[in-house]
Amino acid sequence: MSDQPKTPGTDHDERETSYDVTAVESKWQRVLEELQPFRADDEAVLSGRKEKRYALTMFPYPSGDLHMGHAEVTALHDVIARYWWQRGYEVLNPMGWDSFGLPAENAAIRNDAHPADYTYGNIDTQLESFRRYGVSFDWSRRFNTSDPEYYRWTQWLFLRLHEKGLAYRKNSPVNWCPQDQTVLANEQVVDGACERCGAEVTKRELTQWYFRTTAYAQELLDSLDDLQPTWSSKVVNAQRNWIGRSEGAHVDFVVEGREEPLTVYTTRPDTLFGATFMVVAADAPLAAELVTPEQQEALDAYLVEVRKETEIARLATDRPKTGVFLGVHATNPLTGTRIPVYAADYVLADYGTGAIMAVPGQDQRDWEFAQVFDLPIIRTVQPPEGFDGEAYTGDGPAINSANDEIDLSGMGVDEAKRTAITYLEGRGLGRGTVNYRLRDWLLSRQRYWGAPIPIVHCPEHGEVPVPEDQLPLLLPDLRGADLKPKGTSPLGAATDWVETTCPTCGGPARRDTDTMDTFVDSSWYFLRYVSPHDETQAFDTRLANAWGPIDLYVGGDEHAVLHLLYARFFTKALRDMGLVAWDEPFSAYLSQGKVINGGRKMSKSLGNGVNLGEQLELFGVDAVRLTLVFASPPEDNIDWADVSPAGALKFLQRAWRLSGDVTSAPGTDPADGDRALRQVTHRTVRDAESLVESHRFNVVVARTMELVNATRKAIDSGPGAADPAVREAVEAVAVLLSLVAPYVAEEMWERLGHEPSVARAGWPTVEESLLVQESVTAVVQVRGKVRARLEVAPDISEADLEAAALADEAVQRALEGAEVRKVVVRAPKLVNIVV
RNA sequence: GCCCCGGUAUCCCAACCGGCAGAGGAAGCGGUCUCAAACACCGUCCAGUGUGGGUUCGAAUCCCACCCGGGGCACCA
Repeated sequence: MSDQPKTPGTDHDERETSYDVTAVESKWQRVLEELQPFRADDEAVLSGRKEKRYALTMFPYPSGDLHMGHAEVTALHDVIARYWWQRGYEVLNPMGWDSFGLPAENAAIRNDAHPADYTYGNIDTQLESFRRYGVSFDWSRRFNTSDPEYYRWTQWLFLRLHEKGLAYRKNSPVNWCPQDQTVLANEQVVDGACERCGAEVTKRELTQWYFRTTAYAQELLDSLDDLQPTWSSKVVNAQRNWIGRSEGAHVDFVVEGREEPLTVYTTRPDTLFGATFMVVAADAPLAAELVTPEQQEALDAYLVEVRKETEIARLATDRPKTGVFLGVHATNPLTGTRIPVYAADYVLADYGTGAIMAVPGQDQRDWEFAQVFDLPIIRTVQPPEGFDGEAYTGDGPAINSANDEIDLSGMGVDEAKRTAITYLEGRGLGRGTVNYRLRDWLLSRQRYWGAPIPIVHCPEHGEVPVPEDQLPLLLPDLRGADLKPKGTSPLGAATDWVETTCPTCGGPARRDTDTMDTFVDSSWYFLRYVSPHDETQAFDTRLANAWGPIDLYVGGDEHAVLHLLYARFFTKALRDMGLVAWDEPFSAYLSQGKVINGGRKMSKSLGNGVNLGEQLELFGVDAVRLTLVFASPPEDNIDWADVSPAGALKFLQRAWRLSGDVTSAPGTDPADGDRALRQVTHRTVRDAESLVESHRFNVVVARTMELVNATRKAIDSGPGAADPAVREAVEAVAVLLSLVAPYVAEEMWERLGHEPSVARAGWPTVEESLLVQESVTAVVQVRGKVRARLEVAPDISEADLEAAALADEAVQRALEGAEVRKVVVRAPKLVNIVV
């Protein structure tokens, strides 16, 4: 390592010039564990004695030790939590572990062990690292989602959702990860690949458990408007796109030889006159229902082809269109034309109705299909002059769109849509409707290390909930090879566990062998923190309402549509059951950037990883935390190659040195201190308030550095170390640093003659009188160029300022021979003379 | 293709409602200290704000178009 070592060199000076980072860290870690300054007091909040703040950062999955990413998110998050304590709030700042999940299971298979061994071993390691890292967590509230005391309540909540019809089973084509041998939720498929392991996802037809997230689609979308100002725009945008609301219509088509109509969803009811054929999703039950015996064989052959496709191949839009005629015809309700019905894989089974009306004139996909199958194309929107594309999807006047009853000719797309819907509704042929891209959340998994689904399948009574007094439904004790993925749940092999009796009739029955997606665990953990040891309920509603919602949630945007959406869904569902009073779990959300190195994501293969433990050894906790907070705005990525932990440590040493220079006694009244320094101190403290609240933590650090520089100057070449203003300034520095660099801040506080802990010392009181300036610099511009600077009173009138500006010698010179056309005065800062 | 966010000195970043482009840091350079170095301290160099247009007395900031980077959605009818 070529970096500067943190231990000081030989000291020739008698005065200490640097502190021993390691000694300070271990000393204060010990003292603070004794003091417990960050215990959240329920009573203070319930009684209304203190105002609450709930600060939360995403709890980690216990894989190995903490890394730079954890270090960043907790450092940022801790600035806010510690600030709230200093401002006098009662702060709930809990931490725990999201400890169910596949890595532990895979490790168990490799090592012929139990997933719990890996999981709980890593939790111990991470806990130790967190403690050293000095985050203001209230450790008395910690829990792990894999603890039976926790997953008991995950199961209980599942049963509540089941009771309300929000958890249900259905047979449907689902995403299948061949690597992990389990199904995946839509949210866990990224570009056709498994979000966890990267394997190409395929489709399987399976009966699986779902949460009815779509029941809340509109509310999940609407509430985003309220969250917009306090959530990172990236995440709001991502969720909007994910929910994917679209407005359109359901249109019923009569199919020859069939009772029920074939209903399609379309966003372009205005183009119905141009519908020249129909397509149903090949893998939807609808295709099998419609197909004629003559075409059955063709459909089956096509399906074999389709099922072979991976999602990645299917998603390629430049692939030629394929499909098969189903042998049936429908009637276009507006034109009366007989149109053929096809099955194809470009129509999705689980979006809309799984069937479309194809309008090749106005839809590029339909155009391509029509070309392949030689089907008629009718334009119903006039493309603009010079349009040389194929399908025209833009706005324009309707053409070819009239029958005896309705005439859309000449209308723009919007008007034509409205008119068409009104007509269809009037004739009972269709109705306006809203559709969402959001699907229900597939929550069952064919793996071991998760919460078992508390359902018994009885031949007599179907799905029977496990009675509440039998919760938790513990996992059977499986390990090593028992856990090898084989496409069905490992729980199925635990015969003693699976074979049970029906809670309703007592007859023989089988347990559900799937476990829940680990995102279920994390969809309500923030509620458990309010009463983590409650053995009688999932969480105490009174406490949840007192502490919640979370005032600031900090995390990575890799969870923008997964965890954050699921947690929002849970909250709304629990609200409707009367279990919480809030509509949204996270009032504000800050998404922190990533720590990268040399312009690239850290990775083993690139060999550019930065090891957190090593950095802490080299520079200490405070300097690493300061580096991460100071490097950039929280939402930006931090390139470790661009930052200087050595520089951060240098600054901390400078700050610390100030605390040894102060010679005035603790409690000295600063009133008679040097006014200039006092002004800097008070202005810095005041500005820091709004900067912290708007999450501009990097600027807070910069302003603290400024204050340190000003104080240094005051000591060395100003009023001197004995001036009370110096003590006031250094104490402010200690408090400001307590948000970012807790250990050195404590050390400074002690050297200043105070009792620990500086973390609970309280925010300095700002004297308003010190914020007003005696004089300000007014700039005089002539034609936009600065020609003079005037020292004026802050409350100078516009007329006086203008007069003073015009009287100025340099201004006079600049105006020589020119005619003043206009004078813009913005007292007290600026005069602009236009010539 | 549609939708969000960003582009300021060599680098990371500040700049409130449109009002002096620079707060802070890193790197560089020069110096003080030192036998020398490291540390520390002092000083100093460095951009007209991605490009083009517009609005305005005045634009990094507002508007339009484009370029580049990051992210979301995407055969979603």
